[in-house]
Amino acid sequence: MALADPSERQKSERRRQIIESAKAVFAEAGYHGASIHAIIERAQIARGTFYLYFESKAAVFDSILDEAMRELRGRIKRIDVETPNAVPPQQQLREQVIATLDYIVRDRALATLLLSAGHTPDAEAAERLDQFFGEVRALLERAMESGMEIGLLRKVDPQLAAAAMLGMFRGVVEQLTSQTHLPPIENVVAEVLMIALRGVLK
Amino acid sequence: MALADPSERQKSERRRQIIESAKAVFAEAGYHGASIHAIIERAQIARGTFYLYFESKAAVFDSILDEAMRELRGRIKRIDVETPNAVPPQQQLREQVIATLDYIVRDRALATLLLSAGHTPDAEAAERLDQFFGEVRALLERAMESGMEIGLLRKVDPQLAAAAMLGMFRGVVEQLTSQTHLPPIENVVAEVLMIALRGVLK
Amino acid sequence: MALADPSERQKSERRRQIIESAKAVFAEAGYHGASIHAIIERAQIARGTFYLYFESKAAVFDSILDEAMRELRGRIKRIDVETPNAVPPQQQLREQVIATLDYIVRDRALATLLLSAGHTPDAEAAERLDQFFGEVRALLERAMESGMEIGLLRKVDPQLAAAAMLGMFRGVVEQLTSQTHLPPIENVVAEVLMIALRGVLK
Amino acid sequence: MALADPSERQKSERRRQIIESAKAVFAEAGYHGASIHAIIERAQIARGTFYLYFESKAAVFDSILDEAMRELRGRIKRIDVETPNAVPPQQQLREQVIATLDYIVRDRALATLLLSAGHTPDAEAAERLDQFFGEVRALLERAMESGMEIGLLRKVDPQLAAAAMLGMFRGVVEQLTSQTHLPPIENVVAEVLMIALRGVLK
DNA sequence: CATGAATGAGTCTTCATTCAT
DNA sequence: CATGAATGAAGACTCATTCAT
Repeated sequence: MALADPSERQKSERRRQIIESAKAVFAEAGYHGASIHAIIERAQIARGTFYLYFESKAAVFDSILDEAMRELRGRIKRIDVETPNAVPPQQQLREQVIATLDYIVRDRALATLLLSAGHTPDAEAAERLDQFFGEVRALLERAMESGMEIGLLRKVDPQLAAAAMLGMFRGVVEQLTSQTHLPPIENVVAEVLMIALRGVLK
Repeated sequence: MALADPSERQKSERRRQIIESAKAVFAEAGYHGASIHAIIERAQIARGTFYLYFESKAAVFDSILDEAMRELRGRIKRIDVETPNAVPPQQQLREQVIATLDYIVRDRALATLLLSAGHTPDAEAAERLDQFFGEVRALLERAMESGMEIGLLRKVDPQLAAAAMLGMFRGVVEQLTSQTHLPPIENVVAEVLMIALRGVLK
Repeated sequence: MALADPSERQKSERRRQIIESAKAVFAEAGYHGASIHAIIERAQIARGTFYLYFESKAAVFDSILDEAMRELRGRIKRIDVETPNAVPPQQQLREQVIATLDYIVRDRALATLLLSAGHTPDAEAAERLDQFFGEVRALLERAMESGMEIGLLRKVDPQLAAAAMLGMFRGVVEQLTSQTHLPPIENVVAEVLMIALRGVLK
Repeated sequence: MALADPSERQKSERRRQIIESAKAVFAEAGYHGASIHAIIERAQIARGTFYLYFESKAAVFDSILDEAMRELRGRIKRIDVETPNAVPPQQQLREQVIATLDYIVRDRALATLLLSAGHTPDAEAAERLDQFFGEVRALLERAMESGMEIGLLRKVDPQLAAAAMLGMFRGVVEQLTSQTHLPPIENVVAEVLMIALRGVLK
């Protein structure tokens, strides 16, 4: 395996080191405000070295987003409502939401990045992020539709509902990110799902 | 009256013209991506003219935000649940939400701006916007609390619920903004309020 | 006479008013630092009006210098050492120096201007000023030469001595300009001439 | 030693190269008239390179002045009139003046700069230069006073005399700077000191 | 004559990227 | 592989000057 080769491992470590520094700087200062200077200073490397590992500033940014999206995709799946004897849909949902939020909220810099990345002048990155959120929304939409089909959900405009759900979670992540002390994710998720599923009315 | 004076009216029109161009450019490219060049090109004016009406790039941005916030503040109020014979709370809520969303969604550029502006490195502007959204969130929070007190709402974490509600509306606005053809706002609001109040579960 | 015509007189008064404002602004801020804005604000006129009376910023500056140079030229003459029974040379010299310094020092703004004008990016003005000081130096030089011829002065390099004398007076003007309270010019001149003629040694 | 390191030496050379170019441009055009463009063009470097060595236009200007003032301060000292068997005061004076004028006149650009710099609107620089000339004037003043005390000089207003002396030297430097062919400094100094000490009268 | 809105050339400065060592 | 000096395109802002009213 490539990574067994020590030089390869080193190379990979340098990359990580740069990515982590960049993530922190992007989170602190935003895409534009983040200067290569700040990133290499934090990573303790020379200017040229940075360009040895990444083509450009946009490229690191992309790498960060791509990695996050890869991780998130792995945590979000279609909910199986057909297989009998499967885990009940609500629990599947709960587990997925917990896993997802946990990943995001654990890495505050990443959370900040994801929330702000849509508004970068790095057109490509913005587009890929849009695409990602589009995917999630589509997934939610299909979930709504099948939920309605099997009579679990009431009749709603699936597109609108999906957008509302996604927005809700983003709002919650934003709220959590701004807090110094995080409550247990499980509780948060329970509460949010309750609101999503049953609303706030008594 | 000042605006009756033709030169005053003209001056005011120029200002509008610049604001509209700037709004569009900011929406397209974000605060940093927006260049004075792009703004004046769109407004069909000379570089110097821009600075005749606004002190700086930040100043136009501020003007746009301030105007929007002024308009929105005028549409969002505490919901009166005490005065007997008053408009029923749910209708008050519905009317406010319609007025608010209508204002935002009608001006696509403004919507984009409001959705993204939280992440500008123009510290002052970001702060003012944060403050605005903070106000809205606080209003929602107090609405939750009084709703719980009078037994209208079930027991929720008001902070979290307020964040979720705000996020929901932002998500919906984003969704609406991305569509070419807008459905009637009344219908959208009815649906979204239904989801917020009763959830998606049957 | 032209100036008897009332409109001509008015025109001339406006010109004066602008010149005086400009003089003050130039003295305060230097040629570059002086903005048309500052000048017209002080003169209480509109932007366009300024250009009705002067072609450009450089033009007012030139006018100010030219006027000063005209005045100064009228006060500086060759010293007559030939006509018998004339006013003794030393007294002629003393009277001229008093008249000259008096004119300069009385108008502090003008003094500041004259001292700094050599270093303006207004090439023409700088050149004319150079020319003026050149004239004065030449006059002093010839005075030295004839003084040496008639055995009044000891043998010196006339060019160098003229430069030294001129510098001395500039230094003195600078010193006087920086003081809040001016001593009587007559005393200053007596002292300076003493130094110039007899040196500082006992 | 740091400068033994080749890259350090190169860096230092670049700095010199920029300083020299800047000095020439400042001398030609004055502080304001000097554009970064002109400086880098003369130094044959790119825009960014300039800012690699100096923070700003003001910073180069300061560096030039500071260096000159450091050099000049090293050449100007109090004249010792007390120690018996010391170098006679007049010779001390002569040596200092020679060293000083020699340094200034040798570098025509610097001379122009020093003569004009008092009138820059770069407030800080102007102030520092004023301070420097103030120091020199104060030194001359004290020299006058002690000269009077020990009965070497006749009674003069020390402030005025110091201003006159300083002006004289400035005038002489100006004169020398404008000449294509410089006479030996020693002769010039002998002549000027003669004028300063004994005046021009026979 | 007077006005002041409009102009646009020109300034300083920043910063992502390259490349010789 | 690593370095950091050098690059220059691009950006925000100023201000003398013009010209239609």
